[in-house]
Amino acid sequence: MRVLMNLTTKGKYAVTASLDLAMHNTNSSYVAISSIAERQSIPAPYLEQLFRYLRKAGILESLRGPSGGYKLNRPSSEIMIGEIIAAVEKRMDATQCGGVGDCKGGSKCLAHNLWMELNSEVDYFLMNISLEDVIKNRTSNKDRDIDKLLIASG
Amino acid sequence: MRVLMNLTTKGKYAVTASLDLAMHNTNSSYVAISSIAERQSIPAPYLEQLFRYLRKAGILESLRGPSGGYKLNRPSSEIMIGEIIAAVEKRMDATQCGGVGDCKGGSKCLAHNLWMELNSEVDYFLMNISLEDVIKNRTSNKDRDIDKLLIASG
DNA sequence: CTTAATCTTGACAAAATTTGTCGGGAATAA
DNA sequence: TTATTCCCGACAAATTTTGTCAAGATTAAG
Repeated sequence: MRVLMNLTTKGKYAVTASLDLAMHNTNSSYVAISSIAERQSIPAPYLEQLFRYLRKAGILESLRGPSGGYKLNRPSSEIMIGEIIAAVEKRMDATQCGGVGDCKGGSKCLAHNLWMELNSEVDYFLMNISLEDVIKNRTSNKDRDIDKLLIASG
Repeated sequence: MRVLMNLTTKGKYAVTASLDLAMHNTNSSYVAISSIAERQSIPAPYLEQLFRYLRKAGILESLRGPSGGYKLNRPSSEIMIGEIIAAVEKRMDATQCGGVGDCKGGSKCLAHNLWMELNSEVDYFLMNISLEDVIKNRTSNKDRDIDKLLIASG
C-alpha cells in the first residue's frame, strides 16, 4: 500500500494534459481530448478517463458534440498542480494510519511524525504552484517570489 | 511506471526497522531481525529481505549465529533517511526520461522542470534528516536548526 | 432534422509492482 | 556439536497501474 505520495504516470499525464489545455485554451474555446492526446503522446481513452476526474473535481469543464471538448474552469493561475494530482491519484494519505496512529499494529509507528512532515512539505510545494507558474517556468519558490516582486514593483 | 518518488510500505518498513535498531543498538550489540520484526509488526522474512539491501548499501552490519543479528554501521546521526529509502526502493528517478527529456515521446514533456524541482525538494528533505533526528523528534528543518544553534551555543 | 463529432459511463483486461513466502545453505557463538 | 541467525534465490499472491472497449448521450454544424 502506498504511504504518502503517489505520483505515477497517471498524475503526470493529468498535469501534462492540463498544461497543454491551458496553452491551447486562450480563446476560451474547447479543446478535444484527441488533439491533446496526440500532441502529448498520451493514450486517448486513458486520458478521457483522467479528464473525467478533473471535471468532477471542478477543474475542467466539458462540452459534447462537434467542436466540443474540454477547457479550464478557472484561469490557469488559479489551478494548482496539487489539485490536479489529488484529483486523479488516490488521496495522498499522510500516514496510511489515517492520522490515527495504528501504523504499527495498533500504536503509532516510530516514523509517524517523519511521514507527516514530509507529506506537508510535498503538499505545500504542489499546492503553491499553478499551471501558469509551470508554463512560465516558475517552478521553484524562489522564481515565483522574484516574479511576484517584479509584478508588485510594476 | 513510477515517476519520481516511490514511498511504499517497503521504504516505511526499512526506516521504521532502522529506527528500532538504532534505539536498541546502544551497547553496540547485534539485534536479531526476529525481535525487530515482532516489536514493529513487520513480517520477519520480508524484513530480512530489506535488511540485505541495507547491508549491501553499507548502512547495516551483520553477524550470523547465536546472539548475532544486525547493527548500524555508523552513528545514527550519520545515517540519513534518504539513504535508507534509496537502498530499498527503486532509485528515485527524477523524470523517468532519465533527464534526457524523452518524456513526451521523443521531446521534453511540459512538466519536466516541475518534476525535477519537486524531486530535488523531496531529496533535500530526506537527505538532511538522520535517524537520530527522527528519534529525537526533530523532523522539521526548523527544529533541527534550533537544535544545532543550541548545541553550538553550548 | 440529420449526422458526425465528442464526451460519458461502467466494465473489463493486461501488465507491472508490491508484498510477501519458502526452502535450503552458510556461519558462528554457546 | 548444535541451535541460532543471517544469506540467497526463486516463486506466488495481492494490489495497483495502465490501459481498452462498447454502448450511450449530447450537441454543433450542415
